[in-house]
Amino acid sequence: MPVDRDHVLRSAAALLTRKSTATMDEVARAAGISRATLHRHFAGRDALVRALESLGIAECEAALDEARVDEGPAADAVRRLVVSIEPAAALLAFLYTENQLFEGEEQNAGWTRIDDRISALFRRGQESGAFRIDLTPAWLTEALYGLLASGAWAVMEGRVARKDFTFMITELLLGGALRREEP
Amino acid sequence: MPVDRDHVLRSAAALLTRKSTATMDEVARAAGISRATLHRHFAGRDALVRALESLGIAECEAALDEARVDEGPAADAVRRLVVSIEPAAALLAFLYTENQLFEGEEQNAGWTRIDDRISALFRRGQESGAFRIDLTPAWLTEALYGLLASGAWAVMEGRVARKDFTFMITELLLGGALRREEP
DNA sequence: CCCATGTGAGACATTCTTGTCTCATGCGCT
DNA sequence: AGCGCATGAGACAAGAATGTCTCACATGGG
Repeated sequence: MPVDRDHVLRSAAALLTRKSTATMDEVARAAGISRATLHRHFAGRDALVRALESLGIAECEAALDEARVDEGPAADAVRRLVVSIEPAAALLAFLYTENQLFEGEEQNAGWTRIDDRISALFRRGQESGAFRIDLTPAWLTEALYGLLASGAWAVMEGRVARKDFTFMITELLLGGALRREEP
Repeated sequence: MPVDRDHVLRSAAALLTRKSTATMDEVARAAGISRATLHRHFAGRDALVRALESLGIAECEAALDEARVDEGPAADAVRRLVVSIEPAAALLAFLYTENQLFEGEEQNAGWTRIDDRISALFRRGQESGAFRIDLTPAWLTEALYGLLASGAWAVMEGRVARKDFTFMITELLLGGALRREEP
C-alpha cells in the first residue's frame, strides 16, 4: 500500500522533537516504513527537514487564519492564536532550534510572513492601547516562540500538565508574573 | 604555552550555541588550537559537552549567589538574577536544547539544585503576595529559561539590541504584554 | 489470472567523524 | 646551550550514517 506522506512527516516530527539527532533509519522505523521507502519519498535528511519546515509553516499559517488574528481585541486574538497553534507547538519547538543550523542559507520566506503577521498583531495591540509600547513587537514575537517551545518541552517532560499549556503561555505572555492590583 | 581551558570552553560554547552540530575540528579551530590538543584536554565530544554543562551550572549558581535571590522583594531579586545571568545566557541556550538529547540518562544534579532555587524564588514571591498564584513556580522557572534562550538567540541574530536584553526579559516575565492600568 | 506498481530487506561504496598515534617544532626553564 | 614539555600537523584505522542499487514479495487493478 502506498505510504501516507503526512503520517510519515508527523512521526518524524514527534521523534525529532524528542531526539533531534535521530538517524534516517530511526525516523523510518518510527513511521513504520523501511529506510529505502523513506528515501524514495525524501531525497535525504535535508529534504526531510525541509519538508517538516514546510509543514510547520503551513500549520502556523493555518493557525493564524483560524484564529482570525486581525479581528477583535488584540489580547483575545493572542489567546485564540495560542489555542490554534498548540497542536503544532512540538513541531515548532523542533524547528525553532533546528533553524539555528541553517546559518549561511537564507531562511524560508514562510517564516518571514509568519513573523510579520504576528508582529502586526502585537503592533495592533500597542496602537489600540491594549499592549505596552516599551516591548517591541519583534521581541514579543520571539518571546511567543520561546514560550511555545518551553511549554512544549515542559509538557513533554511532565513538568506542566498538557491541559494547562494554553493557560500558562497566554497568561504569562499577556499578564506576566506580577500580581495585578485589585481595581 | 599551555592551553587556557576556560578560553577553550567559552569558544566552544559560542560556536556550539550557533551550530550545535559543529565538529570537534571546528570547535578546536574556533578556540585557536589543534584537534589533537583539544582531544588531550577533553576525552571526546561527550566529555566536552559535559564540561560545558558543568561550566553552565557553575555560572548559574554563581549568578544566583551574586543576585542574592533570597533577599529583598522577589521581583527585584528576579531582576538582579537576570542581570547576573545575562553573560551566561548564550551558553544556557545551548545547554537548554542540548539537554533534550540526554534522553535516558539522568540529568546532572546541578540543574535540579538550580531549578529548586529558582522555583523557591518564585514561590517566595507568591507567598509574599507579589506574584500571582495561578502560574506554578515550575512553569515560571521553565518560562525564564525559555525567555533567556529566546533573548540570547534574538540578540545573536540582531533582532533585539544587546543592551535591551535584560529589560525585555524581566519586563515580559514580570509584567507581561498587557498595559497596566494607571494607578 | 497476469501485470504493474510500490514496498521491505539487504548489500555496497562513500563520506564524515571520531579516537589514537607518531613525529617534529617551539617555547620556557635551568 | 641543553632539556623537558606541550603543542601542531598529519597519518591511520574504526565506526556510523548516508545514498544507491538490486532483488524478492505483496497488493491492487485490468
